[in-house]
Parts: sequence; C-alpha cells; structure tokens
Amino acid sequence: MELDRLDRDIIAALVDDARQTYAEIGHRVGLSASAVKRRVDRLREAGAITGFSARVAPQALGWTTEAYVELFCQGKTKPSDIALAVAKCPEVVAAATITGEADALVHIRATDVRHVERVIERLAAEAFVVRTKSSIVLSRLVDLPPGAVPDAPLPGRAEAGSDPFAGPVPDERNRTQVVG
Amino acid sequence: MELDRLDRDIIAALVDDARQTYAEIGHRVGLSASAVKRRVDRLREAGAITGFSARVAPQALGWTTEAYVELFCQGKTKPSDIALAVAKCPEVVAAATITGEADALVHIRATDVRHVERVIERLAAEAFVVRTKSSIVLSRLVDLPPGAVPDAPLPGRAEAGSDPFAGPVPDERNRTQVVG
DNA sequence: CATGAAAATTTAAGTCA
DNA sequence: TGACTTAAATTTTCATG
Repeated sequence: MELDRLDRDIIAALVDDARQTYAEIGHRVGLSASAVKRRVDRLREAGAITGFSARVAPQALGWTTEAYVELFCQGKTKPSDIALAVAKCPEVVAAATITGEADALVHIRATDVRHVERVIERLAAEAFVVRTKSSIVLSRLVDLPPGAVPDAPLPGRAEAGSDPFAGPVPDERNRTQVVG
Repeated sequence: MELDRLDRDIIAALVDDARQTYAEIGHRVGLSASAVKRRVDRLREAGAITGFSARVAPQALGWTTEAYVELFCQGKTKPSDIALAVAKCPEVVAAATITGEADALVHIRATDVRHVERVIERLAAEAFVVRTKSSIVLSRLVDLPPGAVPDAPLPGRAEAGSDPFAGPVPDERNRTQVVG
C-alpha cells in the first residue's frame, strides 16, 4: 500500500492523540473532516492502523518493575516454539528473536524484583531453554508508543546532509559491535 | 491513587479498544455511560491513563527493521546524559538504564540494516559511549501496547497456587543468570 | 460521594453533487 | 474531495440512594 504525506500526517496525529475529532485532524493536515474519516477507514482496512489504545502508566497499575531476559535455546528451537512459550506469560510485553549470542530477547513487566524472578523461573522451565541472562531496568529513559515516529522515513532520503560518508569512518567502526 | 476493580476493568477495556463508546464500556464493566466517563476523566487527571494512541504497523510506514543496542558508558556517565543523547535520535523508540555489563539498552526502529548501522554510529559518537553491542531483531514474537495486561496485579496475590515455593528451586536456580 | 437518567451540544457516519 | 443530513456519542446538569 502506498502512503502519501497526508496519510502519514494523519497517522502521526492519531498516534499523538487518538481521540481528536476528524475536524481537528483535518485542520491539522489541511483536509475536511469527511476526507480524514475516509482516509482513516482506508488506513484501518489496509492494516496500517491496527487499532486504538489507551496509554497507561504501568506504575499506576502496580507494575513498577521491568526487565529484559535473554533466552539461550537449544540448537533446533523454532521461533514459533519461543513464541508459544512467551505468549503463555502475561508478564511478557514484548519478545523477539535476535542476532547475537542469545536467541531471543524478552521484555517483561512485574510488580517487583521477586516477581521478576518468578517469571524468569517460568521462562527457564521451558524445555528448549538452556539458560537465561537478565537485566533489570533501573530507569526508563524513553518509551514511545509503537508507531510514534517524528517523521516518516523515506528509504532514499537517508541523512545525506548530516552524514556525508556512505560507509562508517574506519576509526569509529571498531567502537561498535554488531553481533550476529 | 487507589484503583478498584471497576477502574482496572475500564482501563483494560480502553487498552483493548480506545474507541469504544462509554456505553459499550459501561455494559462490559457493569456501569452507566456517565459513570464510566467520570471514572475515565478521573483516571486521566490522576495520570493512570496518559492518553490515547493509534496502534500502527511500523512496516506500513517503512520501518521494517529493528534492533537493540547496548551502550557501555564511561564510569561517571549520568542517566540524564544518556537520556538526552537517545532523545536526539528519532529512531529510538525505547531506552532504559539497566543492570549488568551494559549501562543502557536502546531499542531502535529503522528502514533497513544500513539505517540501523547509521543510528548505531550516531549513538556511538556520543562522548560518554565507550562501545556498543547490537542485536538485530529477526522476528517480532510479541508486541503488546504498554499497559495491556490481562489482569491487574495485586502485589500480595502472587501465584501462591501455581507456584508453591517461595524461593527458587536450587536445582533450577543455576539455569538462570540475573546480571547486576 | 458516586451513581443513573435526563438534557443540550458535539461528533460520527452516510449520501449527495 | 467537500458539503449536507441523519444518527449516535459526548458532555453537562440534576435528582437519587
């Protein structure tokens, strides 16, 4: 599906505040309310917008602690196995298979560190999990709603102006390590 | 602030679908539309609900690649320094200081791996960053909106029934490693 | 004190040119 | 796409247990 600037602006407006009226969004992007509604309907049908959610302060609900758990799995473990396992855990808010030493990274929310420990135990109890390595979050610095991007990326655009070198500067190259 | 079951049910309903009408939510939780609105207003004022967002499929916007970047910083680096640095990067969707070897974990979204590399370079260019270690996401298994929890946790509740041992079973203990 | 039912106002949804 | 029309929702006010 092809998204023009208007679509992107509408999405940005809705990510910012999903309860704005169509008229307000229209004023912001330069369209009538009916046109905005049509585009939103189309964006939903196309799957670009998947729904609308309340943003919640996890602390207010008692989820004061979060952690990232790396899973090291047996050689023949399938991503779908991991998906099934983590989906059973209500404390898991995000999970992905990744490159590097670990096979998967799991983001969990819990009430306290004791609770974190129980969740790790539960994950480690899966047959395919060889070991786990966890980091507890000390302070959350950034937490954007998925899709909240300041400006939509146009792959061709790059950062030609601010980033004149196509490749990394050799001297700086060895300061970073991409595992995988 | 004190949240009762009704508040928690209302929040769950709004996380599930923020565009439900107050009447629908009321039917779901057993309250009138006016009562629901009052509670929602109160929850927003109290900061439990921080806003409403459209859920977006990042792929639809061209963000097809994501990665996790660990930052290893100089000894006296303050969390606020890291926060300022990552906030400058529009590709950063989440960041936190963590326990373990790395000082911070940064979650980024990009258009492709080439773009990921440029972002890592930009992060690594910060004076306080000694080195970075990155993992690229192969497949996203779980991605819940913040606050989407099946049932609100009551710290006392625990999992006494399904988890009879207060402490970890020694035999399983060494299968997990909590760093920090 | 929070609730439910009323009213008045605004918004959404659908139809037309 | 924008303007118009109808239906529905939000918002406010008020009375009740």
